Amino acid sequence: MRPTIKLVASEAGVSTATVSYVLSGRPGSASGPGVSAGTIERVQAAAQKLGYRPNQAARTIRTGKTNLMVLSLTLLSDPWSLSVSRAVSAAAQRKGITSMILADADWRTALANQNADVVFIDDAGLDGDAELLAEMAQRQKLVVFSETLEPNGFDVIRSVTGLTYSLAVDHLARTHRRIGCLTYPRARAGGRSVRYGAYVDGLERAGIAFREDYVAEFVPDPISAFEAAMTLLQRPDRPTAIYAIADYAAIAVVHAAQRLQLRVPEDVAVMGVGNTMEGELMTPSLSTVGPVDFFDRLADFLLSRAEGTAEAPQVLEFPWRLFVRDSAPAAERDRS
Amino acid sequence: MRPTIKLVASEAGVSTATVSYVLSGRPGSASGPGVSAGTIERVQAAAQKLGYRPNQAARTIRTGKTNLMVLSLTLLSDPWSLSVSRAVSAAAQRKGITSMILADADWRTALANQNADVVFIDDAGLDGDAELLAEMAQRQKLVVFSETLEPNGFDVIRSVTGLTYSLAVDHLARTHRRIGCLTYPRARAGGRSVRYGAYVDGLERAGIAFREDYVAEFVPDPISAFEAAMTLLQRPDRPTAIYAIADYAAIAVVHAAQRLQLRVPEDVAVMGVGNTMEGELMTPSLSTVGPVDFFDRLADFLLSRAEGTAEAPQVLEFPWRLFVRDSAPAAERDRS
DNA sequence: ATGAAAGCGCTAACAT
DNA sequence: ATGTTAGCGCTTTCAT
Repeated sequence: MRPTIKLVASEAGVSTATVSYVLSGRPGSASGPGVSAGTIERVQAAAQKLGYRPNQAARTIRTGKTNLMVLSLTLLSDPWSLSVSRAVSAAAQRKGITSMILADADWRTALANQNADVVFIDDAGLDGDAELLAEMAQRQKLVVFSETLEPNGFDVIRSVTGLTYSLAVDHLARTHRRIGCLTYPRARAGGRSVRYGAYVDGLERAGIAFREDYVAEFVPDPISAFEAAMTLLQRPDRPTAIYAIADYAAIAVVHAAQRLQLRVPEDVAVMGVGNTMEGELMTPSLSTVGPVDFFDRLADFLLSRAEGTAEAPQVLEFPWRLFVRDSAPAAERDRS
Repeated sequence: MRPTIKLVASEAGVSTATVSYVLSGRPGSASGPGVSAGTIERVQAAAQKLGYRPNQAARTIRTGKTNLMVLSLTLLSDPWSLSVSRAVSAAAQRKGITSMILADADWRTALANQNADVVFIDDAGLDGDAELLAEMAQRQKLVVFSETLEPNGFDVIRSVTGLTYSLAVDHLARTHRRIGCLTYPRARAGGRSVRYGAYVDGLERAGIAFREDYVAEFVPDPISAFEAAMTLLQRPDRPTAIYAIADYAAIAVVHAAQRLQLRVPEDVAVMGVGNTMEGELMTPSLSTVGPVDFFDRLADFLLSRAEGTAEAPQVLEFPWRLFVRDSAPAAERDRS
């Protein structure tokens, strides 16, 4: 049997209340002198001796706090997910909160039974999700990454809508006419995605005719992205530039180009979306569009929700900008 | 306020006990006829109407069951981790158990406060871990992946010791003399790792002199592995074959070779360790050594621990074998 | 077949 | 400064 607060109390010769105060670091009374130093020491010694560990479930039932933060990340192999996880778990640990990843495409089922102080969901696009999320938000703080949903008891995180994604395609269109696109299947419920839309709009703005055969689709998976890139690059009149709707897919494009002995950016320029660290570190470094400081700000926001009192749900928008790096450098005329 | 069992009971006009029986699917009495169909229906209707969700913390405090399985995975970007996660979370969901990933290098701190029915730890090599794990095992089932630890209240999973890793180096030594190695830093607490040891032993068996400059070290990270591979492959007398101590590192070697316009396996043969799906799917497909059916068997074992009664801790050994694929094909003389 | 009630470990309001 | 105690939501034993 695991030692309880009661056992610690009798070992230290004090009451359970005192033990609770000492072990949770709260003052014994609101305005008094608190627990005396000697008592604190005795309690800690007793707890140490018995190997006492607080029962988190019992705490939760009393306080309503779980000290748990859940990140529902659908595509774990995406560097974006890793960056989220890294930033959040580091920040959470500093506050004594544990963060765990739910890596299940079916978070709808899994989250029905688990409770956390705050849960972050990175992929809530499907029909009916809005309703489900609103219900979930009544039980726990909920932060959703979505380009389409509006706050409804839960917060929404998104990039600034408008021309931000288009920066990538605009950048390529300065020096290229044959621009391909790697995207998720376009026939999705909920209409055309913003990221794919940026491609179509960007071509139009640049006066470039849309070519169906320059669009390759992939399922959310690096290997699938790689294969799509191979298809695109093996065309006789292959594109001289490729826009991929996520950094990890753009990275796959670079790998595919290298496999085919194509030089990046000389033979094919590549742009991603997301501004992940992996893209920044690779060679050639990946040109991309993305938010500034996204991951750290996300982490801070999640923590403020985990700790904070009830606040009105909000939309947290991230300004994006263009990161010009080696995989798609600036045009000569831009540099001068 | 979230609806409780009490509210459901009064809504349905029954006692809380009855609601509990219905909602948890247990029979009302050990040998009686159980709850009547009509009552079941009324209770379910009431629960549905109120949007009742069981409070997991309250359940846990009574039953000691969390319905939670925690996977502590240190290197999330390793395909091995993804495979573990995929297999386990699918299997767990079938049993109504949630599995979550703890992606924190410091699991020692994080797990002190969280409780789960079973926790899997993929990286318990450091000094003092043995003691810590033994203590943790008193609170919850613990399954540890380790090549060196022995069961002590917790289960240990490992590959069959002996010549299994060596198969990789032996395979390369059939056709190569200049064999390089990509390994984690060798000067680790706890002595030489088995995987690196396989390299040294393999060379010796093949009568090949060890060359310090053919060993490149990397920290557990794909990018670091990539850089280490670049170093090795840019040597004037570069190795003609490389053994990497993990599949993801071997994959990085292949990428590095392609970057340097080297053909795999003609210019450099590559072998990994782990037999992950990513290695199997890539082009050229990765030759590797690894366990058969590892991930599914691991998932089953974890679940049996999560549900099962107390059983003596054991060592679960996995037989490994050689998977000869394209990145290091069989020698001509072997094929005949 | 159903209900009453004890109690899991802990916190927090209140009493001393 | 410390102790007493109610009660969080649920399961489970024991009555009826």
